[in-house]
Amino acid sequence: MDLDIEGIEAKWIKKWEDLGFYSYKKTKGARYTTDTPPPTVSGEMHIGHVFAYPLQDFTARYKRMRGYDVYYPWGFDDNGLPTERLTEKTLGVRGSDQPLDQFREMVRRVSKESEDKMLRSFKSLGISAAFDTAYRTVSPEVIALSQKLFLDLVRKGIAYTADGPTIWCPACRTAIAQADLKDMERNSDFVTIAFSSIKGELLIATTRPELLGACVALAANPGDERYKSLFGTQATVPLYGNDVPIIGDESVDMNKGTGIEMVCTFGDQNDMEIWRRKKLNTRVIVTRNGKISDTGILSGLGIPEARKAIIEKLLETKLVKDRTRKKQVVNVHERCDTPVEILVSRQWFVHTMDEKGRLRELGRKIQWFPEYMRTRFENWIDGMKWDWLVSRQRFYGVPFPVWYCNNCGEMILASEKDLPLDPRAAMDGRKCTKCGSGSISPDTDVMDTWLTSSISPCIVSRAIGDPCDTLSARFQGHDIISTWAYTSIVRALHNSGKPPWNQVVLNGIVTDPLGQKVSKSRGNAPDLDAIHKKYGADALRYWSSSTVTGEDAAVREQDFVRGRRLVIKIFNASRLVSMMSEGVSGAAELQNVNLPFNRWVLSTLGRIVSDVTAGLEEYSFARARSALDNFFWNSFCDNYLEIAKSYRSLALSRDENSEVQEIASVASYAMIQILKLYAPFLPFITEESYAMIPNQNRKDSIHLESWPEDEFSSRFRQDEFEPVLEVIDGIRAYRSSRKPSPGGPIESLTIVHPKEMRQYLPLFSAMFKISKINSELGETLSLKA
RNA sequence: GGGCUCGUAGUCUAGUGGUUAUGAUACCGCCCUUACAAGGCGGUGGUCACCGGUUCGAAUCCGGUCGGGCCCA
Repeated sequence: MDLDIEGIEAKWIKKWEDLGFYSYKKTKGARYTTDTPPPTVSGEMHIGHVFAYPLQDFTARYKRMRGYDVYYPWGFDDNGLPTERLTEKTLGVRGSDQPLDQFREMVRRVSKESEDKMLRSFKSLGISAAFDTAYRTVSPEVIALSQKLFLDLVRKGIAYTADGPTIWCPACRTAIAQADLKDMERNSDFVTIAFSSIKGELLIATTRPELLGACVALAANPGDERYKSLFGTQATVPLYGNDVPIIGDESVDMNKGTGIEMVCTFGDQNDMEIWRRKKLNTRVIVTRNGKISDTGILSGLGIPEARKAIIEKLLETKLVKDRTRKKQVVNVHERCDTPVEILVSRQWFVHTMDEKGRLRELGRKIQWFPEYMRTRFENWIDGMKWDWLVSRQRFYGVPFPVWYCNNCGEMILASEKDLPLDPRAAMDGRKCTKCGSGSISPDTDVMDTWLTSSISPCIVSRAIGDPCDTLSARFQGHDIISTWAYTSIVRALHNSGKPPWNQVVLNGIVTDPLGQKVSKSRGNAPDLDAIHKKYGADALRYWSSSTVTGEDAAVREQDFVRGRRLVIKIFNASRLVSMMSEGVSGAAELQNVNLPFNRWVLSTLGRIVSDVTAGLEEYSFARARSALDNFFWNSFCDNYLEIAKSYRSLALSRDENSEVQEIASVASYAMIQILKLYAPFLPFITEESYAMIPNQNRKDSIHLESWPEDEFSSRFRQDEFEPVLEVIDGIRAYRSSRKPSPGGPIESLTIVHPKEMRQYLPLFSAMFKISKINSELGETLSLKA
């Protein structure tokens, strides 16, 4: 029979909606609360979502069955740069060319459409979040909360503005944070340029000749004998003709290039640090949109063009002494791959550099799964070089609710009752709180999206009227430890001093079979709709549950194949069990269980219940599920059901009604327990099968059932039946080895075994169609014709 | 260069000191046995990356080498 997986999924998604599964009902039970990564509104669900979100759903479904009052929230991140980009792409417009109000309206429309589509996709995966309390990071409530908590930081002196060098993306035309950077390897021209000094030519090697006009010093290592005598003197910058000091600084590597380098404002982080230490002049020639603005030599050129142009000019004047290609790692903006610059601007920061110790401490109060991910968190803290830069020079995002007095310079904070607000739109009648001047200017920046994401524990608590307190767990990818986990911990530190959650569960990223990160731009992203259609949502979830916690997951078709096979197997086993239970009262009380194979299966099942439970408790989904797979497939289907089926025919033919009844009870009880254990992983097929098996205590949904307990592993011994299984395996092997025709009935067989097997001879005979069967006692198992 | 992590049949994977190393997939043989051929049974396939050490005993612990991945310089 063909299984209509699509039909089954549609039916139960509807039913779950009717039963109110997607809304949160606060009960008095023990709480299990999480925040949920609000998917970035990017258009569509992708394979990374299919991998990561089920992990949290397994836990939510499991904890509900354990009786916890689970709040599994939902949200969409439709705030900030990624949404702007989606809108620009979808509508073919540029945000900078549109009137602000109109552009915001476009973004709202595009993101709403995209969210509706994504929501359907997540439901189709069987995600059981409280969609009815879903928040959007651009909603007035979230913006108000974000602004309120930001103003708290300002009042506490934790958020501050400063004028100074910051990391800048020339393509996005905004300042960005250290966490927004990634490394990229590229080949660069390593050019050696001749400067002139009192001792003649000074050779400087650089990968950034276009910054010649920003040169404010030459620096060599203080211990470098070649240059020691020049310290304190001046050198002349070629082409530009200005003089810069020659200084000593420990950070300069004597072995790199010629051992003496030019310090620019700002070639890189190291330049900036020397600049700061030695209090050098500031000469910034890169503009905010990535063009050069110097004394005229390169003015108006973009950075790559400027680099070419200056090399040509230097070649013309014979000032290039050497030129080689060199592999170089540069910092780029992770969203657009543009190499970043360091520019001077006024920005908002949150203090983090002076909180490293307390952040590390807070991280230690959280249980990390897997444990070693905590080390990544600590490495990030140790490597932190900047306070957290939280302002962005973009259009769409949460505004800073502050104004500045043009007269006295005072910063004016919005009052809480007016939130949310855009300071540009709330100017009317506003006066400086210090000098009373009516001449004030709004802050025009928007917040870094992480500034809002970092308070997600508070956002979700607010949705159900809770105070912002420590949640049970956070589920997220290990690739955003240095952003989401880190910034959330920073906020929790400043809010309450308590950890945002007790546990953090990390998942890996999705790769193709070759280990390459899956992404649209690489073209290796699989067609989700096609996979879903072919294998079904349960099979997708099965794949998700197959990976070790924290490890990356490769997309391999064979994992979906296995998932789908399991789904079909579960359905068929349930069908058989329901047929065996027909006409009898089904899962009754299991007070008296006499048949040895029934006692064995119950006892083994009991042990598996403990294994699966232990696995789920430590978020080892793969471990939990594969213990269950082994039991279900090998013990339950291949042995128990085969035995029960054959024995049942014998019992029926002998009119042994109590035995038939016992088999029906045990088989349906065990099958239901198995379905419950699978329910968090495979919500659709377990629901479908559950509805099929006779059960006097059936609930509206298997997902409303309580989690199985081990009731039998100590009541019955599982080893009392194992010798019989050994014989069954033996007969199968024997039959298989018979020549020329392994199949078909066996004429006669004598079983030699240390244990008495006489009582099982009719069973063996029925299972394997053996005409004449005998048994003898002997040292080890052997079979003879 | 530093930190973390991984290296087990063609591929993926279990296994943190104790018989003959787990399972999946692929492959081969047989079987359409009244739940399931999207199934069942049987089989081939591994110097557990390499070298050394600790131990009665090492895939497992320690040190080193080589190779991948991630993060940070």
